[in-house]
Amino acid sequence: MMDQPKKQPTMMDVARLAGVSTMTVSRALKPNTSVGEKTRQKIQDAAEQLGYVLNSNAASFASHKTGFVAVTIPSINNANFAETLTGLSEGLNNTGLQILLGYTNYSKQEEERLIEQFLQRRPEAIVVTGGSHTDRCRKLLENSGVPVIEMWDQPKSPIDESIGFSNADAAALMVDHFVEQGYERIGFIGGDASRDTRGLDRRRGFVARLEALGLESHRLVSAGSPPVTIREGMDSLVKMLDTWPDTQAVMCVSDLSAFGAISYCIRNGIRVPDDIAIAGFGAYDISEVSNPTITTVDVSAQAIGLAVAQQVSNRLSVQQGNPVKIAAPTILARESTQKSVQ
Amino acid sequence: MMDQPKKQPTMMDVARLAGVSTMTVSRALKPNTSVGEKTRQKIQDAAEQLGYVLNSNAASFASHKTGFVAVTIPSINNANFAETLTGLSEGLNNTGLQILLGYTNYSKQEEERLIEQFLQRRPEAIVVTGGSHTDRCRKLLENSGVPVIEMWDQPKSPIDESIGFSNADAAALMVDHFVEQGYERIGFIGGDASRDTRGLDRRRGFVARLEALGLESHRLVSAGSPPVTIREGMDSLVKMLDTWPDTQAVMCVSDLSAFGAISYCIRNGIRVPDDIAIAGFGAYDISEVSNPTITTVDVSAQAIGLAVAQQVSNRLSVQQGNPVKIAAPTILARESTQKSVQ
DNA sequence: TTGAAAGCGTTACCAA
DNA sequence: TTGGTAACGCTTTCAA
Repeated sequence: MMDQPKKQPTMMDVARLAGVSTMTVSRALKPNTSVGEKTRQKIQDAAEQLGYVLNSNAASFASHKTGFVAVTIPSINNANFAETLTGLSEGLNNTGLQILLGYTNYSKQEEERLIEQFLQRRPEAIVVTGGSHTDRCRKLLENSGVPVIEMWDQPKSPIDESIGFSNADAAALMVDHFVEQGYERIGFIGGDASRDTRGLDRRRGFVARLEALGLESHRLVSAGSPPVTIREGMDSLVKMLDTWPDTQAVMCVSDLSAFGAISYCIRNGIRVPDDIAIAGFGAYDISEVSNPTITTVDVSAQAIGLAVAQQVSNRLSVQQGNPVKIAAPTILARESTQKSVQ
Repeated sequence: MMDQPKKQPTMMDVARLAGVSTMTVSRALKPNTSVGEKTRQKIQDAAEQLGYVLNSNAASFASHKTGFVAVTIPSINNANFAETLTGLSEGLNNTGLQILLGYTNYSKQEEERLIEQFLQRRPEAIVVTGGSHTDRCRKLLENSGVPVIEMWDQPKSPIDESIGFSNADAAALMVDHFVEQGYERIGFIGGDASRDTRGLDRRRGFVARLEALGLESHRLVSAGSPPVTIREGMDSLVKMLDTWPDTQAVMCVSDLSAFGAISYCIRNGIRVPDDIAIAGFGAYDISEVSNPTITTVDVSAQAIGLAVAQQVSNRLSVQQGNPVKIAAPTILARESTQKSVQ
């Protein structure tokens, strides 16, 4: 399988066999081009016979159109980002655009490295996660000469365009939900590590909202660097209860850590939400099926991907499209925070 | 940001500014090339000054080396495949190889379409999931002229090379585990849909092992097309208990459906494993943290990705490497099937 | 509707 | 260590 004896056929071979010029072959292999019906058939037969496969590398080179969309996300192994990628991928289907995927492992340095690498491939658009980059990376993106979309965030001064939501505002929603449910001594787990920019934003928004409402805002527990795991959720809850045993409600930086926190409670006879209410973020599958089900913030991860795809298509005029909108984050109120419905 | 006034500089611009030929520039920008120290510095300065970015598209074209590795997986939104992809991606880091990712949505037709598309990009290696393809797809892969690796399976006649495990054998392990625990009336959920080739293999191996041991092997419940969800796990268990109420143990085609089945039990007062034992497949995170924890089959998803990356590197001589091995699947015996440890 | 010629930006190859 | 020249396989552009 490894080596093939003779080289692969080129357009010239097809042209020769079909008795036409390479230009005609080039046209015949693309839709919406003016080529005689007979000629086209002749060419397709010749191509088939030779087992010809278009070299889109050469095509890109000649046309200055690579059909690449560079995309960086923090991690593939995270349901939220996987959903966004799924949406992006589906949305780009049938546009002829190909994603160049890189994952940053939540590191801005790594993002910079990836962008630098991707730029060499001459992508026609660049999609990055978040609005926080190294200076050099920002400069590279600004000078790229192609559309740049920052997703999963709403930066104050976007590089070019952003499709996402304010993590701070989204977390503030949960404060309101807690208050509505009658909780007052409220804590937050995670969002401490400098690498976790979105987590940081969430905690910041959470604290700001607590302060705005005149509530205590010091019940903050570190959960370490992203990705924050289920185990870290457990450990953090222990710390929370050790330090502030009278805490009534806790928001975790993600559903995974919330699930961990709840698991700890269940296994140790602490009732959720009767003894303590626990909420998450991200509307992961697990929030819907854990016992109790977990109150969370739905950020429509897949819709973000679809919207980005749509907007990329618009910008590249690959296809027409309506102005792109995504739904604002919403609270999914479930068992883990609502005594009444329990 | 969208349009840049002047064209991007080329190697010729750099060469001119540095007072050398393009060939020297080409060499100076790559490691391990014989270029004078002063010359190299001069060139790097010139490149920096012009903001030159290598056009690796043109480079690919000229050198016939694209640096692409085409990869198809059924779904990104599946922890197992995401892990494999993570391993693959990490393993390919620093090789200069770039993954072209496509997901088939568990469809062989879609796989064929993707492969056809990828072939145009002239990848240097192709990685596909599973050993079952359309005839045309198989032919395309055979004629690709590059290394082809089928992962997550052990096909009888691989196209080129395979890195994975036998899904049938892996499932058979669970029969043995059940029997060791004293269960005799054993069922299987999922693996029914023709699209789910790996699920099918698992069920087949499961049934074969039951028969080999002289046990009943008719307790099979459909769970629908992949991806099999938590909800489908719940529904399938209901069917299982309706049809064969005396079932003692059930293996689900994946941990997700196992979790669903267990959730149904917990919420309906059926004790796991005291009333019924339930096992999954895949060693998803959830199997470790659900309550009870779920007995599952660990297939080292990430290790598969790493091994594939290693083997791709070997085949392309990007770097030296030891012969590639992955661990055989193993049973992770946990609470959901073991009365004794409960 | 078709064709001819001129690139596209880099690397391979050989020579100096 | 460096440079000159010829590809690489398409598409663009203009002309027929």
